[in-house]
Amino acid sequence: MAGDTRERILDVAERLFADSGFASTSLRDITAEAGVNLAAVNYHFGSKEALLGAILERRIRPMNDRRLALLDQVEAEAGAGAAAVEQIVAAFLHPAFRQVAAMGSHRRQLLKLLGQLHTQANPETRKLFFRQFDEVRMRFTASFQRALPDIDPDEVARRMMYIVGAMSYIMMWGEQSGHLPAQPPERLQQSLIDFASAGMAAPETAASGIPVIETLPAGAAVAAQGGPA
Amino acid sequence: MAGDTRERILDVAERLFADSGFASTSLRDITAEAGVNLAAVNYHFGSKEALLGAILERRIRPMNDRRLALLDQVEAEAGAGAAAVEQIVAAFLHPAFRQVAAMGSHRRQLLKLLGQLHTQANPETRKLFFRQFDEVRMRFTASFQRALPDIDPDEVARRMMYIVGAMSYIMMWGEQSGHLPAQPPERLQQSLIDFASAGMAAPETAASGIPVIETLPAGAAVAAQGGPA
DNA sequence: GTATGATTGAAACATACGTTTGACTGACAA
DNA sequence: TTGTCAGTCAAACGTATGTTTCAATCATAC
Repeated sequence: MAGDTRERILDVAERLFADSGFASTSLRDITAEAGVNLAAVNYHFGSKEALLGAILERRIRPMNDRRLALLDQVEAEAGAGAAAVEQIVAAFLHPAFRQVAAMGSHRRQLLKLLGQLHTQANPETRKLFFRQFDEVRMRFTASFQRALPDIDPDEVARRMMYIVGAMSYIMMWGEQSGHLPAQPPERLQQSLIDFASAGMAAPETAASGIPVIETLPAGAAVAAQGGPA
Repeated sequence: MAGDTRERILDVAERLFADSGFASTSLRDITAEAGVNLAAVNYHFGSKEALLGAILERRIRPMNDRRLALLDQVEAEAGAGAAAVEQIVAAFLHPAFRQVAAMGSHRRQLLKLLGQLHTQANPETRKLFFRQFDEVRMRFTASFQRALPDIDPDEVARRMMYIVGAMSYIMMWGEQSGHLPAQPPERLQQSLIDFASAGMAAPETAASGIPVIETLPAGAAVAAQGGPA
């Protein structure tokens, strides 16, 4: 089993990191479950942190490359005009759903790992992958901007983040929440495309357009709180 | 300094847990920065895990209580009819923005902590707080359902999750992303209300309504990937 | 068959961790 | 003054961690 050890470590570590967190998963957990020697991790990857980097690299780069390729395709089909918002959204979301679907029973792991990047990985590992995502973000933001020339560029960038957040959340916790029936990926994807497209194309409200409830009457607020503020 | 030690631990631990993760933050980090003795944590809270529980309790319960109170108010104002989608969304989002704003420079901490709940806290701590959020989720889902009787109930529940995801993501990473200008909280809140309301009220697309790009031509896909799939 | 380089194995290393202990302090009541 | 008790403190406990070491093993080329 030549390259076998390396891949077994990657597979097991991906699952354990996602389920229990990077810091909470020990190399002994990983190597025991993978049936390899403890020293194999440092031999093949150099360090625990580098192992995390290898896991992310293996999953994220193909997904982001696919996103860019799909966006190219959508824009090419649109020709001189702007692509439809739904198509741009779909180009962004589809590779993620495809990735998740391809991981079978390990579905949520990739995005759970991504979520942990922010708090667990050290700055170098973090920057490596955010720089990779930056290209995706910029290309898609520009494409949305062409489709929605009336919306403020910063607002478009913000809405892009909302979409990322909605996608991450549903992929991470949608299944195990218990109060939502399991959906075939295609259905969930269409649902998110509907939501994200409508949100992205929503008319901008001026700063004080819709009245936002600012505070409750003091009495009601205190009574409702039931604890120290 | 009687109750002072306890609160200093809570404040410092909240920040360090949020910044570095629960597992990666040691009690020695916390007590050193708080200027208290190492044993004080176990004396006042019992364990590290219980300290996390105390931190979450202090922040989340008031926020959720406020959400429910605001929803009561919105529904009361709507009388017999359904409340406006924007108002329900605002009732959900405002307490979170208020909480974040109230935390001053520590803004993102609360939600970073919440994100970690899923992977870091042990099952008991986790369940404790998800049960607390369940009441909020159910009440808001029901209210949205009344305002949008044509949308499938499961779809409403899903869209509720999208909103939670978008909110969490922008609050966690919106500021430090670097490519978005800092916004006053009111502006950001209005932006998210616009997005979330439009998404929640979006017309449902039948399973195969909008053509979703399924796969690239094989050659293009492989070429674009640049690595092992 | 034997030398070579890559890989695996068991054990040990130093360190960091959460928790516990037991002495000590200071305020307050009897 | 003495007793009490919540709170603080320095030190230690046992354990788990990531990493390193070095001998053993394996496949392969000569």
